Amino acid sequence: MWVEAEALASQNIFSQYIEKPSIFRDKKTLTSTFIPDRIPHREHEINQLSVILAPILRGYRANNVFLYGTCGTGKTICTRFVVSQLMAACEKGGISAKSIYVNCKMKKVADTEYRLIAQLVREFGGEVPDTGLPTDVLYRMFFDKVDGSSQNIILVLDEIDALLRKVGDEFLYNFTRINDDLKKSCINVIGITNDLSIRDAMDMRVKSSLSEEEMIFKPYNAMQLKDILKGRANGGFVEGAVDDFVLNKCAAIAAQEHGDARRALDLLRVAGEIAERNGELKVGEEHVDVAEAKIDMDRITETMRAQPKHSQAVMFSIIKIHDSMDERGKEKWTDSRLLTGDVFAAYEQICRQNNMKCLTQRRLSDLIGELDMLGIINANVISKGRYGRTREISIAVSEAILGKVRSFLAGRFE
DNA sequence: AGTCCACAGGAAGGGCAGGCGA
DNA sequence: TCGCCTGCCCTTCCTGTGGACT
Repeated sequence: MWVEAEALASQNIFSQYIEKPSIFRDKKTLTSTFIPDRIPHREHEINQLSVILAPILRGYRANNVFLYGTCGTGKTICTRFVVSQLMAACEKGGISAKSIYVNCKMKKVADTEYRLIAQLVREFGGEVPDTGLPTDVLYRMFFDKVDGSSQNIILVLDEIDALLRKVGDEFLYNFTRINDDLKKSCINVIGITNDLSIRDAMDMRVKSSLSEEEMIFKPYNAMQLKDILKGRANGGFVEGAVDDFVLNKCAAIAAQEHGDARRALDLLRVAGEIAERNGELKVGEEHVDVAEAKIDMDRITETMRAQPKHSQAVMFSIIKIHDSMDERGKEKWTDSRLLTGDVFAAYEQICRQNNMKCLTQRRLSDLIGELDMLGIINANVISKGRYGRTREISIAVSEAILGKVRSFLAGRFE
């Protein structure tokens, strides 16, 4: 016993990890935030965007541009690539320019008008409290900072649809008007969105001045995805660690899900991590299968953990009804379907058992909508004729994932 | 054709916490 | 300290909805 302990003590617990050969060469290459030297199958879009932004190199303002396309179609990476090239060219040519990238979906950072402007002021070194200032004061601070910098500003607003849905398009109108008053600087806005329909929701004034140029990014097909993965795998894995059939599988899965390159990369990277943990020197198809399940499970369980208590209670009510429907052959409930009224009744019971103040049915309705948006449940509005209009709710995740969520929530509410 | 149900979902506003300037 | 500003979470009130029922 002592001998073993001594042996262990003489050896660092991580030495095994350090000594073991890794199948990764440079794992960063396999992340969606990495910007490679070449972006395959987006040459046309890159060219188009650089033509739009080129006037900046002559000190002029470029047209504002809106980029549309579903998740993982290369909008962000192409923008980052073009902007970084533009910045390098500006530096070389002695042109004063600054790029700012903001993800409008980032919680507590830029998900409201106030936070977005505050974040922009901070980009210029200004100090702004998290709350408390009137918005017009904030706009004035931003204006002064921008004009004082005497620069051509390239403002990239990623996932702008999230903010538009939340606060409306008034803030975009302010951005478009700000250029009229700036004397020494100008702002070029690049808006990126996953949602094409957001265009219709925008005010005409905003639409005409902000969408001076529009670009649509089409989803990748399986062959293109495989090409992208191949390029990344060459840099990310050691030679011989990934075979073509593994790339094919990752590409095929991602192609089925709207040609999402981000998803393909995640699958490949996580499959590599699983293979390495198993002490293997090659990624196999079975690792991709495990990776697929793991990515889904991690996403759902992490999302559920991050939800407020009442949202968790609503989810637990849904799971409880779902379970009892299975047990009792769907007899107990008013209908064979899981409806809002049933969820509210179960939720009230859980609140009572846990000494929680019950939220109203109106609020519960919103929470159900949020869980639907997160992809954890499906909630469709249906009409049951004279028995009213309600939501039909079903669980949208696999039994394995549901098991994890169930045990986490049971620990909180039972 | 009109009635009715059980909600959906929009609008308005309350209450709270946190921050600022006078 | 006080009034005013913000975001956030929530309630209350209200209108709208669509199909079964009468």
